[in-house]
Amino acid sequence: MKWHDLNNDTCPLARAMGAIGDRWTLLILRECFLGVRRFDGFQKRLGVTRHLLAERLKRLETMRMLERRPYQERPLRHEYRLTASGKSFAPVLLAMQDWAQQCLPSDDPAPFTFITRDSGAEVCPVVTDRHTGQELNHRTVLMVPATAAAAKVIEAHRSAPTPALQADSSADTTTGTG
Amino acid sequence: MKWHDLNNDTCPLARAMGAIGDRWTLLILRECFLGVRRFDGFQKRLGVTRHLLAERLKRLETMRMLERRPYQERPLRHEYRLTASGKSFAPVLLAMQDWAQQCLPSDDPAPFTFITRDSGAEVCPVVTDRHTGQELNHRTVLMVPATAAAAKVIEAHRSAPTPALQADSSADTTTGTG
DNA sequence: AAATTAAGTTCTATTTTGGAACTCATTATC
DNA sequence: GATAATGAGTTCCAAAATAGAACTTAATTT
Repeated sequence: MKWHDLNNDTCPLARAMGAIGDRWTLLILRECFLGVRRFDGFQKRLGVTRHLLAERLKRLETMRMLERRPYQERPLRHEYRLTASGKSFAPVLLAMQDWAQQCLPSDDPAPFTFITRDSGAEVCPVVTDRHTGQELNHRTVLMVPATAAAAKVIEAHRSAPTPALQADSSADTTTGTG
Repeated sequence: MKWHDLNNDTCPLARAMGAIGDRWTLLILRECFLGVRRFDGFQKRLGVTRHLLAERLKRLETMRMLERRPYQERPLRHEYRLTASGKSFAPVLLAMQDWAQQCLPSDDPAPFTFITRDSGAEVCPVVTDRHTGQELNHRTVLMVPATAAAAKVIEAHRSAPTPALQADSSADTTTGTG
């Protein structure tokens, strides 16, 4: 399998890794959230080679996470700004920072934090269910093949045992729309 | 900068990319959450080369996200299981899957979903603040250098304007006003 | 005895990345 | 008016990582 192929994978997580599955892309996004917009700003702060930076910025633009827009003419210069897609990556950064601080600890304090825009208080991120408010983690949530999920829903509707769940979970791609 | 150096970066997000900033590691974790435990299980489902898979599993073990434990003797065979650290990565997967489904859409439906263990209902993940319940996203949250965050806290305590915030933000990181 | 299963390891070829120097248009400095 | 300096890249080569396939080892099944 090749790098590029991930972008067309049916699994959203695989596509996410097609987008940010390298050493630099997520760090470029981090800098965007910190307010950096220009090529040399990214380059100096990250220490990434200009070569790769140019390539990664181009990719982020292709993926519509960043947009390149002129900030001056004569000579023409562009800056990079987060698009709506780019901005909506913020919750992933929050979850990831929280996880890394707990599970990949460091002697040094984090150089950045997230604060609320209204109160300025440091946030304490937790993933919850939008509808029930329940905290979502490994204890409360199960990851299942889509077919099994559909079967679960059917089961819940009928409130009677269906053989669908135990049926055949041996094959690797049983994509059936329930 | 080298691959390995990220693991000791002071930034948690950089360390996170040291952990999962490649094409395969996160997909291996995905398979773990789906119940896969054995070398050949990962290999067949992901299509990753055995060489890389062995290397990545070793790394995940070193990072204490997976643990290798014997499941039979004669011949001795091991399986890989999520540790507490590995399990606590679940919220990141939830946030990432949600983001990718919205921002990297596909013609095909996702092959996996997350359901609650109690009701079996599909979850709708949203990152919130543990204390206030407020939804955390680009509109409600600001990413700031740790010093600026400290200044904000001091400011909030005194409820009087301090020069600390405007002090040395002359670089290209113009931490926005309000 | 030969094939199969399971979990790797070893080898070479290809792709990606790192590091440095170079370009090009304009503006600032001597 | 020549000489930096700035900003955003591009080009080139060396080093590292990844892909693909074959090989190993120990036991089990046919």
